[in-house]
Amino acid sequence: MHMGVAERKERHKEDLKREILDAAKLLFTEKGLEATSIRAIAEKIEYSPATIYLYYKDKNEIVHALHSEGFKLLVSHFEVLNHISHPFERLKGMGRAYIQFALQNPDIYKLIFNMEEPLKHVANCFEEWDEGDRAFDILLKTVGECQKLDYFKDFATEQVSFVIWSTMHGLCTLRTTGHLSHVAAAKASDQDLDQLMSSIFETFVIILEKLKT
Amino acid sequence: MHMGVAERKERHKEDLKREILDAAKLLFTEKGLEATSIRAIAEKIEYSPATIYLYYKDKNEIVHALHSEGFKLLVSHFEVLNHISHPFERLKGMGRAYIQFALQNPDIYKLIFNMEEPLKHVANCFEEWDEGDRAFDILLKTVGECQKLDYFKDFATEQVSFVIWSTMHGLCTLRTTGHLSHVAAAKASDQDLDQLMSSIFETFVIILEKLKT
DNA sequence: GAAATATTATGAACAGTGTTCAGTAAAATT
DNA sequence: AATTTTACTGAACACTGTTCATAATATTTC
Repeated sequence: MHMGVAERKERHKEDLKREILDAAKLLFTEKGLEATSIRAIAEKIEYSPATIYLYYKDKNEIVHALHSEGFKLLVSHFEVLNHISHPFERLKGMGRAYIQFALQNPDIYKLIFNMEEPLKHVANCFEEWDEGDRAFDILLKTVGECQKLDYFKDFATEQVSFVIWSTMHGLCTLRTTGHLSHVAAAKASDQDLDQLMSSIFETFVIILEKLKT
Repeated sequence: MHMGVAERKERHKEDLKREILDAAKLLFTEKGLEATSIRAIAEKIEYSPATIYLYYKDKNEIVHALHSEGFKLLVSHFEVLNHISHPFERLKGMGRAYIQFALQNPDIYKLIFNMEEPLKHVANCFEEWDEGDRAFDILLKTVGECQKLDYFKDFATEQVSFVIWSTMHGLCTLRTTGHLSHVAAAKASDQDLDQLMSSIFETFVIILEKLKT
C-alpha cells in the first residue's frame, strides 16, 4: 500500500494517463528533463512506479506525448494570428509567438527541438508527425503569400522558409541553453537578455523587409 | 585486479588524463552523449572506474574538457581562413567551416552548443570561457570589416553578428537533431540533405549580399 | 640492500535510474 | 457466493555516477 487510497479513487478514474502526463510536464519544467524520474512522477500522482508502465510503455512514450502536446501548443500560438491579413505582419507575429513560446516553456522547447529521442520514436512509429509538418506548412504558406506581395521574390519559398526557421530556432536555442547570456557583454538580468533577443529579432525583421523589391 | 597490467604501464605513464579524454571522445561520438558511462570509459582504457576520479573530479569535468577542445577545433577552422582578404568572402568561408564542423562532429557540436551542463560548469568556475568569446569576437571583427565595405551598413555590428550566428546555429542544430530531415519532403539520403543544407546556406548568403548598399 | 613513506589503483558499497514480473487486492461477471 | 477479469504493487535486475577504505606499487630515506 502506498497512501491515500480512497481519496484518489474518486478524484480520478480513467484519466490517469492525463494525470501522469500533467505530473510529468510539471516535473519536467520544474526540475528539468533528465532530472525527472519515473519514481518522482509516480510519487506525485500517488501511485507505484510500476503502475505508470500500465499506461505508458516507456519513458520515451511519455516524452513523446509531451513532445506532441508541446507542438500543438506552438501551432495554436500560430493559429491565433490567422486574423492578421497582411502576410508579412503575420510572419512577424509568428516570430514573436515563437520566441514567446520558447521563453515561456524553455524545457518544452528543448524537448521539442533539441532532443532527438522523441524524433526517433516518431520515426519508428511511422506516425504522421502531424504537428511538425503542419507548423512548417503554415510558415511555407505565409512566406508564399509574402512573395505575392513582392517580399523576397527572387528566392525559393522553401529555402527562405528554412532560413527563417533556422534563424528563429538558432536564436531561441542560444537563449535557452544560456549561450546568449555567456557571449553578451552585459551579463545582467534576464530582462536585458530578453531585450537583446528582441533587438536581434527586430534586426532580422528589418533584414527581411529590405528584401522587398 | 582488472587485466593487462604490465602491458599498459609502459605504454602510457602520466598522459592518462589525455587517454581518458580520448576514450571519452571516442565513446561519445560512437555511442552518443548520454549512453557513455564512466565504467565504459574505464574499461576502454583498462582501468578501474574509480581511477578516473583521480584525474577528473566529475563526469562534468570530462564533458567540459571535451567542450573546450571542441571549441578550439572550431576556432582553428576559422583561423585557417585568415588569409582571405575580402571580409565577406571570409565570412562565407566561416559559414561553410561552421557547417562542416557541425556535420563532421555532430556529437561534439551538440556537446558544445546544445547542452547547458558544460556551460554551467564554466559559469561556476569563473574560468575565462576563452574560446567561446574568441569565436564570437572573430565573427564580430569580420562583420565589422564587411560593414566598412558597405555590407549591411545600416545595422549594428553586434545585432547582425547575432543574427548570422543564430541562423548558422539554427541550421546546424536542425540538421544534427534530425528535424531537417523530418520536415524535408524528400526523405532521401544524407547527401540530399547536405545539398539541401548547402542551398539554404547559399540562400542566406544571397540575402546578406543584398544588404550591400 | 631493507624500511618507511608517498603515490597510484582498486573492489566494494551507496543511492539513484529505467524497467520487468510474479503476486496481491479490487471490481465485474457469472 | 464463486470465478474471472482488471488494476495495482513490492521486490528485484541491471545499470548509472560517485565515494572511500584498502591494497599494490614507486619513491625516498636510512
